[in-house]
Amino acid sequence: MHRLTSDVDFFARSAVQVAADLIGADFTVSGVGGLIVETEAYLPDDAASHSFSGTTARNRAMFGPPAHAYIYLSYGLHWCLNFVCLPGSAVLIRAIEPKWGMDTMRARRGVREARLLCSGPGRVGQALAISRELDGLPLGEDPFRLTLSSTKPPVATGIRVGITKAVEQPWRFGLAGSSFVSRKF
DNA sequence: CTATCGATTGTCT
DNA sequence: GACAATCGATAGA
Repeated sequence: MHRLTSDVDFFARSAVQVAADLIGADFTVSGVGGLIVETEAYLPDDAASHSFSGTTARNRAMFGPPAHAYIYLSYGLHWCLNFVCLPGSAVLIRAIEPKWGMDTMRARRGVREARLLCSGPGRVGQALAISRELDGLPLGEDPFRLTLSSTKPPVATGIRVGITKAVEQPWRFGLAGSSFVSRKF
């Protein structure tokens, strides 16, 4: 198995495969973060994907090189983080089990309970201070740090959350039994 | 516990 | 001008 997930080889694959393999990885932004426990895959020919209708100013990073960040503003107020895979595909980071910099997360989020810090893509964005400035940056360099799990964790699968098109695709993945996911599987 | 609704603004038609 | 890969508050069972 790979050691560093920032390797282009790891991300230059199907976003579905990458999304499953990211479960259990340790991810931080400027030292704040934890274990990735929930992801979703978005593909080029996927009606629910931002890349479905080709390149635009917003989704530019999705068509750039693999192993870079794609960041967008959701509903006018939530910054969401993706990892770019093959061109036009990406993995949305939906939930993290907080591990590093939890007091910083609490201050940013305005809540104390650990399970409310990063259980949802908007919450992850706020807890890790994700913003437009990080859009398109390489995952292998500061402020990002990503380390894959050395063991293979039990992965749960389900349909994606919060979309209105291609709703039946089973491209949501989670750490089985985790209480830090955004919703039960 | 579930259901509903308002917030808020970038993006695309 | 419509809509969105969400969240938090609130009301009710």
